[in-house]
Amino acid sequence: MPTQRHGPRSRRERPAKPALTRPGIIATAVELMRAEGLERVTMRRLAAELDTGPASLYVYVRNTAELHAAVLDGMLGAVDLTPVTATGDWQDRLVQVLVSYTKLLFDNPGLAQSALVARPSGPGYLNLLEAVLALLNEGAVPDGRAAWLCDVLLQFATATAAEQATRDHNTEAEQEMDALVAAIRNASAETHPRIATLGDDLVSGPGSDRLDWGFRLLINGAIHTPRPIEQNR
Amino acid sequence: MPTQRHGPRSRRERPAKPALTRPGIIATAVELMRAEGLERVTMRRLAAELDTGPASLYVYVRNTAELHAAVLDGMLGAVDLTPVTATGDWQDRLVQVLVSYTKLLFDNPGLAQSALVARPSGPGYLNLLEAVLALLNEGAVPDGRAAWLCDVLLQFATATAAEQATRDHNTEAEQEMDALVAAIRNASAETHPRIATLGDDLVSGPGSDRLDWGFRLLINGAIHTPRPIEQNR
DNA sequence: ACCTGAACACCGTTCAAGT
DNA sequence: ACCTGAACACCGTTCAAGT
Repeated sequence: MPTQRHGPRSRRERPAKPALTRPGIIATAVELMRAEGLERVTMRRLAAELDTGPASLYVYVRNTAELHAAVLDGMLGAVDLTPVTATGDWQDRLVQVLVSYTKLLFDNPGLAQSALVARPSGPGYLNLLEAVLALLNEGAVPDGRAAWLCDVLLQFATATAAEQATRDHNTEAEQEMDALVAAIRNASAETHPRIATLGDDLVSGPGSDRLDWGFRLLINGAIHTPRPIEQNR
Repeated sequence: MPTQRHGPRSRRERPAKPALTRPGIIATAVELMRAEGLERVTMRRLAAELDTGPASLYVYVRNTAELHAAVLDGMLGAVDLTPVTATGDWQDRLVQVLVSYTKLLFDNPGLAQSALVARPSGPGYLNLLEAVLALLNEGAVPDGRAAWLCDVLLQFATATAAEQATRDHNTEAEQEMDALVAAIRNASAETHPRIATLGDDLVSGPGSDRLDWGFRLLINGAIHTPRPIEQNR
């Protein structure tokens, strides 16, 4: 067996180029997103990080949307699920879990948006789903409603984060928000009496109050709203 | 008054190149979106349609997100607001308006997604907002809650459309849905007992039933959930 | 003030060809 | 089966220069 020749290192930064694997690719993508934000997690940028060409990634990843969904699932491990087994009011604990999920999305602008398009289906998402369902079960929410409600709860959290996320790190979106505020203030009392009456209240309030109220509204709503054909199973 | 000279047409397709104006640009963008979908409403594509270069558009439009918001606002005129002044249960009529809005977004994949990022603030949006607020007022929902609720209602409609829209015209998203369904079916009863129990119910049901239930849940929820510090005004 | 050409700095995805 | 180079067909946005 001939000894393998050890040439001088051609790459100083990445001395050993690891073989491509799906978990490895996604781990690198998560790193990249933490370092530079989701908007930099592109096929080309990621391929460069892995010392290869973009075409190579298509063996392991269907497309960019699927890649982003996998990245999100990888981050969902950071959601605090301890309230599930803690003591106290089940609604309060459910809100805690949901707030933790929402905060994660808040801190990672862009992730929330991609979550609305391509839902993750990995272990991170399943654990979060199970946690929400466990708390709804503890609260004796009928199974049929619980199944649909958990979807609405996570969707509300995701959509809220998607809206806020883009408004935070993005000057343009801020200006659009200002445009909406201005439009509401300028609304004529004759053509838009309700908007004129409510005024700033329409766009006011600290985000966390609105978020908390929203979660409690959803839970209360489900308790008071039977499904079209209620299956109690 | 000198007669205007009629030179030979230099451009057969677009005999008169109209001056650029913001309303004109947005009208062309709406046309383009109806013809080819929002994903084709790019600065470059739109500029080509207007016989100019992309740079010219930046005098009238801040960026692509703002353009898309303006397109959406232009389409909101098609939402059926007649239930506002009709007779019958106010909740049913509110749901009718919201379903009309949702359907509009359903038919125009991509528009919903952009609505979550850059909210419109034009006449179309204000009219829709006023309609929802008028019905909530008719239902005697306290002002403070109505102000926040209308946001949640429209957000729910928008997010639902954004999810479904991408799933419809997009084969990739379908496969991701399948991945989620498969993941839920394969969930172990030991690690994920609630998911295993509820099973297909988590992803089941005709979309319109879930949508209707969601709207009614939100309305009921608001009726039963005071704001953190309720201002009754 | 408005409009433009040209450039800068990127994208996703496919495919034939190699190993 | 996996990996690659190269290509195809696009993007958004800026800026100096013109009118």
